[in-house]
Amino acid sequence: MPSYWLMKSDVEDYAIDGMARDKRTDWVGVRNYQARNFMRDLMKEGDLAFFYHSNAEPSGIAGVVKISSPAKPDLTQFDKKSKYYDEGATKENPRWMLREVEFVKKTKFVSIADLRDIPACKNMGVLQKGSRLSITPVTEGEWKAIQSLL
DNA sequence: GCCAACGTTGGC
DNA sequence: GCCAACGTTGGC
Repeated sequence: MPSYWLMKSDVEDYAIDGMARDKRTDWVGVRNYQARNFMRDLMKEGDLAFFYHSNAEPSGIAGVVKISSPAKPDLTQFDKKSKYYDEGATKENPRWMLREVEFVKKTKFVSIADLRDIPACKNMGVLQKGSRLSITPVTEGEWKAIQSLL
């Protein structure tokens, strides 16, 4: 049984067109423990995720990606020149883990306002007030309700 | 650009 | 272990 996810990307940093061009990418830069734990412990290879544009006008779902690797260290945590550098992380004991994701498709854009209009989606993490988690689980019911709009 | 909400840090 | 201060996120 696959699980489903929603993964936010700041649209100015990395949008669906970059994902489509790259085909695969390491999901670098997650620096929140709960989001890390989802990637490290709960994601499975083959799981599908919505690619979500945050800080966009408007924000919303722009595509689908597939989890395509086991959990592995996010190498940017060791890179002093990276904005994601973390001086508390060591190669022996990495703090931040990531997954590689594979481009599946660009979808019809589903804005956050559209999502709010879907009754089956009202409990989605991304819709909760003050939600800042960059990776959230999506239920099968939510996934299917959104699929039916694409 | 604003600002509410959040997670993290650090003094105690 | 508390909690105020701070920096960041992210919708608008």
